Amino acid sequence: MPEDFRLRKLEALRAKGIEPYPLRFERTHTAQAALDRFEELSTAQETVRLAGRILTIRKMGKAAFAHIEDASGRIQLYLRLNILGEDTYATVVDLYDLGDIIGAEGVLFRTRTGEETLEVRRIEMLAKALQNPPEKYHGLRDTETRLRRRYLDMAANPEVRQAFTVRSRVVREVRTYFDARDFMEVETPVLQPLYGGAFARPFVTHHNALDQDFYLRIATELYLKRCLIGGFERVYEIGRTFRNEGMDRDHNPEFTMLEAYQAYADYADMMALLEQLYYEVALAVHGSPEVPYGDNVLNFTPPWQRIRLHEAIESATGIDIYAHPETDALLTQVQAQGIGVPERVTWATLVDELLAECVEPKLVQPTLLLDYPVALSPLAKRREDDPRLVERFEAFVGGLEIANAFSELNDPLDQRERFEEQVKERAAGDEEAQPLDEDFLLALEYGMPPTGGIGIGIDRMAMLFTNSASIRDVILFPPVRTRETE
RNA sequence: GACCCGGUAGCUCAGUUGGCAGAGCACCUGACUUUUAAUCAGGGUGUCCUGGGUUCGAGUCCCAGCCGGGUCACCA
Repeated sequence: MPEDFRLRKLEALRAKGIEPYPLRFERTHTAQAALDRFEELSTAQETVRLAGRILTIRKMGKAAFAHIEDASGRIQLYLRLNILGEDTYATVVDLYDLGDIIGAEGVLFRTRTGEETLEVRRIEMLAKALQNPPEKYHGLRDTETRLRRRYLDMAANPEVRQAFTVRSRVVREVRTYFDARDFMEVETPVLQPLYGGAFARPFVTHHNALDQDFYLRIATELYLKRCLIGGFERVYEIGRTFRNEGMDRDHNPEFTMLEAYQAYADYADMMALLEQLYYEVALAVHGSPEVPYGDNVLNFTPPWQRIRLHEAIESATGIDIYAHPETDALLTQVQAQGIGVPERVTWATLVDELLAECVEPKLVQPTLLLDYPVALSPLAKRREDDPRLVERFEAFVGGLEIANAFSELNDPLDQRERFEEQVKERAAGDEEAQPLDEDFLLALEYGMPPTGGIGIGIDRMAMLFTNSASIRDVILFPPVRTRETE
């Protein structure tokens, strides 16, 4: 419900013949531009037109001060009865409120206390606010309101706007980086007849005209690979991806992922690509490869630490996973260490458990974990020296998984076998196993060049460069449960 | 999904042993022509998250639920 006193003032404005929501107002400067050019503008007594939201107002009888804010910053206004005239001055003092959007014209001067200020000659209402803004000193703290009315969170908390500004610059730098390396940005379907490219449960929707269910993509992988089969050699996509899973500090059901594929490259090339990307983005948005994150300072200077997966597990737990190739033997080892056992026990899930429980939390500085078991990686190519392993790495920093890359499997017959393994896993109760994609296998049979591919989490990248503890801090409008009152 | 914490005025928050619902900001009235969270004098604001229960009496205690956050689990 609108505030009564604001509705009364709205009507009072109209009664005076003032339109509270006029069509336009032309400003000459932003607040920051006016401050930057203060000396020249004030000396020349040049007329300056500014606009913004009223943040504070201090009324002192026949004069008043206010601060307004626009996207560039804040500036003070000085309002005097004998300059504005009785009627206009009374309108401002009586009918303008905190939160209203106004336009003001005047000249710049410096107050007795030294603050650059606009002495207002003309002023007009541009948009009357009917709701009170958050408290001017404490801002908006309530986490629920901050999420449900994120616009208020942005309006009241400048650091929130700052985080999204940084995120935007991160994304721009990422594009610049890939464009400079002759990668072509493409757009592949969000609605897919079959999902794949990751382990996750999908969202399902329905297309009425085709009378067919579609999945919201959980990855862009299989379509980007089709682009390579079609003859493009370097493609990337920055796109929203959807996974029907829980939400926590580093997971949101819809998130932004970059996937890039490069023909005639392998996972070692992807390592260099990732390291250099982070290094250049850090320099561009932060001015340094050293980036504070939580209690740590992360250093993105290449090369990053590289550890083979089984060595990382062995050094963390003493367990040599390849000395225990049987599930039961490995399970015994895991239980002997007092480590939690996953719901579905297979050799692969045990390895993943060791990784998640004992290795990943310790990875603060950027680290690449190399050479995963084939069972965990149905789309990656086997190593020549050990067919139990694939050429795959995942990158970790600050406790976050930030990238996943491999030498892409391009053997159509091996790929079919891997899919068939997945089908067995699914039948055994793994809801996240990937479905067999005949259309993709057909495409592979036409020949895909040897390829390196990588997926990079953009939201987590934004978290790192904004020193955000939660992914929600870098997603503008995270989902919240709908309430009737909202 | 489990556990913990929280939900009181538009906002930020108090509320004692169960005894009239509170403060600051915002708002209203008045004073004030260089203020800075302006100041000074005066004024009231409400589905105490919802629904039950105990009680002479519930913001407070009990039960159930809703919403949010955190931790854990899940996310091979």
